[in-house]
Amino acid sequence: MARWLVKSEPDAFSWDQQVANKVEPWTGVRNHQAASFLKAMARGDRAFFYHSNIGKEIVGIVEVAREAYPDPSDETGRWVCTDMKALGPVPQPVTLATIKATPELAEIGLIRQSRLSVMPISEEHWALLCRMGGVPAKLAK
DNA sequence: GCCAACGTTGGC
DNA sequence: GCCAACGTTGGC
Repeated sequence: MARWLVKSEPDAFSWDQQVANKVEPWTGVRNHQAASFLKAMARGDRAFFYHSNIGKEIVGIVEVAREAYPDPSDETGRWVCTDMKALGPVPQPVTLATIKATPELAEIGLIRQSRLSVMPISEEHWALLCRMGGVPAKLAK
């Protein structure tokens, strides 16, 4: 199972909304690199839900509920989206500042490519971030 | 509000 | 095909 991180500006779509809606299409990705990662997602893969701009922290965990399909918000029909299902919150949100201050996370995509909105997370980084966030074992697996 | 990073557009 | 101009993202 692959691990991912997806970004959303809470002004546009927040973790609270994700939780309220349970399953939500992850639309609006208009970057080829991010789109290729969306296409690589498999049903059941888990991802960190990161708040960009406001908060700048990992706040929740979602699961891929439906693999890539044409993004209904895209008139050209060229971009894809996935469906994401809320699994649960990260009890102690992990901030960007904390991630930057953690040497083991220096190579994480969040820091190396700050503008990328969908990115893979290694198994090691996933486990470490789950520990840092106090994520229950059941959700971290 | 500013700026760095980086993608896109359009002139040549 | 190169590159300047410009727009967007996202951190500070």
